[in-house]
Amino acid sequence: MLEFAILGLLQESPMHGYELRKELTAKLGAIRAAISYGSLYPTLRRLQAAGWITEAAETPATAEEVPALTSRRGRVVYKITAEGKERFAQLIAQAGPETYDDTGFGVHFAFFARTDQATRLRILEGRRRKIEERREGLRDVLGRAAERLDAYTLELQRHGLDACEREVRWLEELIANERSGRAPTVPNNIGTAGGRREDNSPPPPGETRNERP
Amino acid sequence: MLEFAILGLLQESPMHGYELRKELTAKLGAIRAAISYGSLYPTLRRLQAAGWITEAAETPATAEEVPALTSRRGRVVYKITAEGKERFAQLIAQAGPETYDDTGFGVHFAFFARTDQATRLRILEGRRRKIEERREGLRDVLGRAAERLDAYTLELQRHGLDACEREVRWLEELIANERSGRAPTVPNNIGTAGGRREDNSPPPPGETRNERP
DNA sequence: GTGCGATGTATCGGTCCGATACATCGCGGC
DNA sequence: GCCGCGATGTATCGGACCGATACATCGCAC
Repeated sequence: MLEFAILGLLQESPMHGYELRKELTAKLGAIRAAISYGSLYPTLRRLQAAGWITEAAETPATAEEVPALTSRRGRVVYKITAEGKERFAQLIAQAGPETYDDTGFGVHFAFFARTDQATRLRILEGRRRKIEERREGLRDVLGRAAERLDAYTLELQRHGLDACEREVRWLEELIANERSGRAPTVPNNIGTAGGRREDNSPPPPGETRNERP
Repeated sequence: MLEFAILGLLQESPMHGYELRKELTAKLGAIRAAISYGSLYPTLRRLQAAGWITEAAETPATAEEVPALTSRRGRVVYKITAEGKERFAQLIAQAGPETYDDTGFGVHFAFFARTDQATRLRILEGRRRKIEERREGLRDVLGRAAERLDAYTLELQRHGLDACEREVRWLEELIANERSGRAPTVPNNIGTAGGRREDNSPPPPGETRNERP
């Protein structure tokens, strides 16, 4: 997962570790908290050993004379190699079942802009399948095992079920959009930089949690 | 986390590994997929070494003569010890920041029936705080960095933001209910099927064995 | 009588996290 | 002038948990 994300990000521009983490955090903020250095640095080393990334000389700007009295400290900048790009493409093409869990799906989705449409569709449908299964599992528990569980546990399941139903609907929309060849929804004016904020996403109709079909 | 969940479950009744996994999966289905045996068995061993659980003799029913021509195979049943119960109570009392991430919160919430009200409130508020921070982060990205990100990444953030807002609202409700001394909402009739325990009334404060420092 | 799915215990390699350590830079306050 | 302090930056270590895999038994259907 981390490997995939790093290869994806480095295709946009070379970066050093700290920067990479920040970009990663920004890009995947909706999925996971923040990449730990404890996984980032070892992974970078691994990717370098595999020849998928290389160290790029720290650009000394153009006219920076100061020749390094103090050796110009750390700052290791990495850039992706041709093999690295191949590897990334290969990881996308493989995109199988392991891609459908929460983290795996999120990370792949974040790089959909670099993914061909057929694969996008395949991933979206695989994810939907998986969430539908989770949803059925939760319905079963809520239906059959309800009397065995305490009120808090039930409430947790109910909330989870709600999230599943919502995600399925979201995926349906995305799938429909893919099929019709349009870009991802974004029905609002994101990116126009002006002053949206807050008023997008009117509370969807109903708002009552728990309308079971 | 696993340690906590196991100690919690074994307080309901002794179980063997396989059973434990099934119960765990049912109880935490909304949070995580399924506990792997690769973590379950080692953890059981660890808990046993610490003296928090012990092997209980496989109950040979009452009149089961068949004395074991075939040695009556595996099936190791574990039960919690007094020290284990203490440990569980201690883990609840500690409930700090690490309790507020997705998994940690979910697992603790699943055992709220064994948690005193003050701690429940503390955990719910800590979680809300954390989600609010994540929400602000997402709003920032959607507001400030929007033009740097592609439409798919933005859509992902939007969906994540939506989920955050929804969870905050959910937590608000739960907090309000806690403060008013009522049980978790469940305002609906999910799965009632046979109508269990009408209106699952207010938990008299003494519902759980459980004291905090 | 044989295959097969559920039950059941167990290990191994690998990924990732959280805590920790340490060093430099720019800046504002005293 | 210099002192602290927060942001920048690299790095390691132990531990938690996963996914694949192995293997053995039971009951049942074909």
